[in-house]
Amino acid sequence: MILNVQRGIHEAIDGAIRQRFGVAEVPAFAVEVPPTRALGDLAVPVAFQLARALRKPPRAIAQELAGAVGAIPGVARIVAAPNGYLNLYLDRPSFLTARLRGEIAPDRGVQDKTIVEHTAINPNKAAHIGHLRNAALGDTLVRALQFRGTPVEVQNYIDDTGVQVADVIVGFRELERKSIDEVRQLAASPRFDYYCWDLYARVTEWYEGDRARLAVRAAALHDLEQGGNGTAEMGAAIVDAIVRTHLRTMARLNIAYDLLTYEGDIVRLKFWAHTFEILKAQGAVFLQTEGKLAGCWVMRIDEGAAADDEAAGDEESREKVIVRSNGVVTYVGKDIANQFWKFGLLGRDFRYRRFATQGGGRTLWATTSGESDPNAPPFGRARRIFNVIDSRQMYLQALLVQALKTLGHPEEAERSIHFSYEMVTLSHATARELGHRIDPDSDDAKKPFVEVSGRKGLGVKIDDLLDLLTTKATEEVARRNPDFTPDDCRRVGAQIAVAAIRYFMLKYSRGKLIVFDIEEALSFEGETGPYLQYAVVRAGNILNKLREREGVSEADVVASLEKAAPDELLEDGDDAAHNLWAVVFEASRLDEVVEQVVRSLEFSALAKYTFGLAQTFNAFYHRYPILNEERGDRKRWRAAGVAYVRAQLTRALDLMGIDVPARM
RNA sequence: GGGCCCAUAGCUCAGUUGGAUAGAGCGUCUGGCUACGAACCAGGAGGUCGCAGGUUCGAGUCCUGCUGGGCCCGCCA
Repeated sequence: MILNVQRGIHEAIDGAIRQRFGVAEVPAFAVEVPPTRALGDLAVPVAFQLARALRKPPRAIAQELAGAVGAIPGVARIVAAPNGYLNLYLDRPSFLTARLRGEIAPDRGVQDKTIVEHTAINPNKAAHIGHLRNAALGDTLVRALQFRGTPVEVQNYIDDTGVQVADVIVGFRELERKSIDEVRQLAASPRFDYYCWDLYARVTEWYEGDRARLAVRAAALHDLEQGGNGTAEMGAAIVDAIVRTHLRTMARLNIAYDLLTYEGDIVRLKFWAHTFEILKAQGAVFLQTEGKLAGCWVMRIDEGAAADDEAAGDEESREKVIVRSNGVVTYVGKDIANQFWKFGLLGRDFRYRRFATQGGGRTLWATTSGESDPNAPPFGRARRIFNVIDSRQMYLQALLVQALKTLGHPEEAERSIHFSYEMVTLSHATARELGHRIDPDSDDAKKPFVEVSGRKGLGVKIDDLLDLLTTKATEEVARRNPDFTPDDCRRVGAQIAVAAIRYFMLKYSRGKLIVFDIEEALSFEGETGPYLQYAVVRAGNILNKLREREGVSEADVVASLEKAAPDELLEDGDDAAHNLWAVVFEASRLDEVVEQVVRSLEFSALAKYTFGLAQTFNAFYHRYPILNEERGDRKRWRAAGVAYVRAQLTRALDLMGIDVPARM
C-alpha cells in the first residue's frame, strides 16, 4: 500500500515550495512512479511546472527543493535529477516489514452511501455474454468501492412487466398452448432459461410471419402491466423462475446482490403516479395537444442533453414521450421514479421480502407490493449512484440526469453516474459455430462482427461458456494433479473457468467494443486469469514448502526480519536485491491502482496491473532461488517478499472476483 | 442532420490528472524442465502511434479540421 507514502511526499514538497519560493498557489502536481527503480521509487515533476513562474530552469528548482524538503517518513533520500525531476528513494526494509505486519491499512475513500445497479437482465431468457460484461464490470466496481471502505448497496433491476416477458407469455400460450400449471411445472426445471431462450426466438419468428400477431403481444403487455389476471400470473411465474436461474449463473461467477428492484412494484406502489404528480407540478412534463404526439405527456429535452451543460440559445429541442397517449407510462418514466427513490427523493419506500440466501450467508432481498418484512434493512437513500448500462443507453441516462436537474436536485444529478461501456458482439467464426448463417452478399457479412441478439436467439450463453471452460480446466487439473479426487478437479476447474472469463471481460477498456471469439476466450495461457492464479499458487507452494521442509511459517519469516541483515533489499545491493525490491514495490501499488480505477471506471487498468505484477513475480522466482538460497538473511527477505506479493496478488484477484485455488 | 465511442507491431489490445528509452499477449524464430510443478521463463524479428495543423520546455495522451469504422437520437426497453 503506497498511497500513504505518496500523500506524505506531496505534503512535504508542497510545504517546501511555499517556504522556499514563497509561492502561495502551488500548482496541482503529481507523485508518479518512474520507469525504473534505478531512477527512484517515486518522482515529482513539479519543477517543470514552476519554471515559468519562478523564471528558473527546472534543474535549479529541483536542486533547491531537494535541499529544502527535509526528512519525509519512509523516504531514504531525495535526488534532483539533471533533467529537473525530483526522484525519491524509499527506505526499503522498513517499507516491506511495515506492510507485512499489517501496519499500513488502505486509505479510506468516500464514505457516502453508494448504490451500484448492474446486471438488470430481462427475465425472459438465459443470460448471455453481453450481460456478462455488465455484471463483471458492475461487480468489480462494487468490490473496488468496498476495498476503499465505501458502503455499497448492490441492486439488480428486474423488468418484470416489459415486452420481453410478454413475448414469452405469448409463446407459451399461442405456440405451445400451455396452461399456467404447465408453465409452472416447466419453470421448475433447471434449464428453464434455456427453454425460454428458444421460445423467445420462435415467438419473434411467429410475429414476423404475420405482423397482425403483434396485437396479441400488445394485449399481453397490457394485461401484464395491469395485473390481477391470468397473464400477470403466468408472467410472475416465469419471471421468478428466470430470475433464479440468472442468480445461479451469477453465483457461479461470484457475483451477488443486496436487492432486486421489481419494476412491477414501482407501478403497484404508485411510485410512478407520485413521480408523475411531481413532474407535472414542476412543469417538467406537459400534455402535448398538437402534432403526432398529441395526447402524450412529454418532457422537453435540450438537444445535447448528453453534453455537460445546456448549450443555451439552441433552439433545437425534442420531446420525449413519458406517458403514451393510451395512458401507459414508458420505461423512462419508471426509471425516473426509480432514480428518485434511490436518492430518497420520492418520499416513499418499497416493501421488502427475503428472496434468497446467497454465498456466505448473504441475504438477498427483493421489493414487494405485499407485506413488508419488519427485519428488512434500510435500502435506498444513497448519496451516489452508479448505473452500469452499455453505451447505447446513454441518451436515456442523460434524461435521468436532466429530470433531476429540472426538479431542483443538481447535486443528485451530479452524482448520478452512468457507468457506460461498449457492447459485446460475436466474431464471425463464433457466430458460425453457433449455427448462424449470414448471406455472404449482405451488409451484415461486411461488418467486422455479428451483433448478439436475444430476439434472434443468437448469442453465447454464460452457462454454456462456463461449462466449456470448466470442462477444459478440469481435464487440465486432473492431468497435472493425479492425486486429486474428481471433486477436487471439478472444484478447481470451476475456479479457473471463472478466472478466465472474468479476466477476459475486464482486460479490455470499457470504450472498446469486444468482438467475442470463443477460441480466444478459452485460452489459459499468456494474459489470462489462470496465468494470474498460477502465479499465486506458485508463491503459495514456495511458502508451503518452507513450512513443510523447515517448519518456518509465514509469521516466522516476518518475525525473523528484525534480526536479518537487510542487504538483500538495499539500494546498493546486487541485481537480485534490485529485482526483489522491484516486485515488492510494484505489489504495494494496489491501493493506488484501485484509486485510479474508481476515478476513471477503467477496470482494464486493474487487470493489466495485476497481470504485470504476476509477470514480474514469475520472472523473479524463476531467476532467484528462495528455498535453495543458502545465505539465511537473503532467504528470509526473499521469502518475505514472496509472502507480500502473494497477499497483494490475492487481494487484486479478489477485487476481480477471482478465487485462488490451493493447487491447480 | 446531431451526440457518443473507436483507430498504436502481422492479429488482439495496454499506454487516463501531458513527462524520462512507445509496451503486453497471441503468432513467428531461438533457447531453457534431474522441480521452488513449463498454465512458466530468457532472447530475436516486428511500429510514419489513421491524416493535417495547433498549444506546450515536453504530445500516443490536450485543441481544431479531416478520413475510415461502430453505436444512439421510437407512443421499444
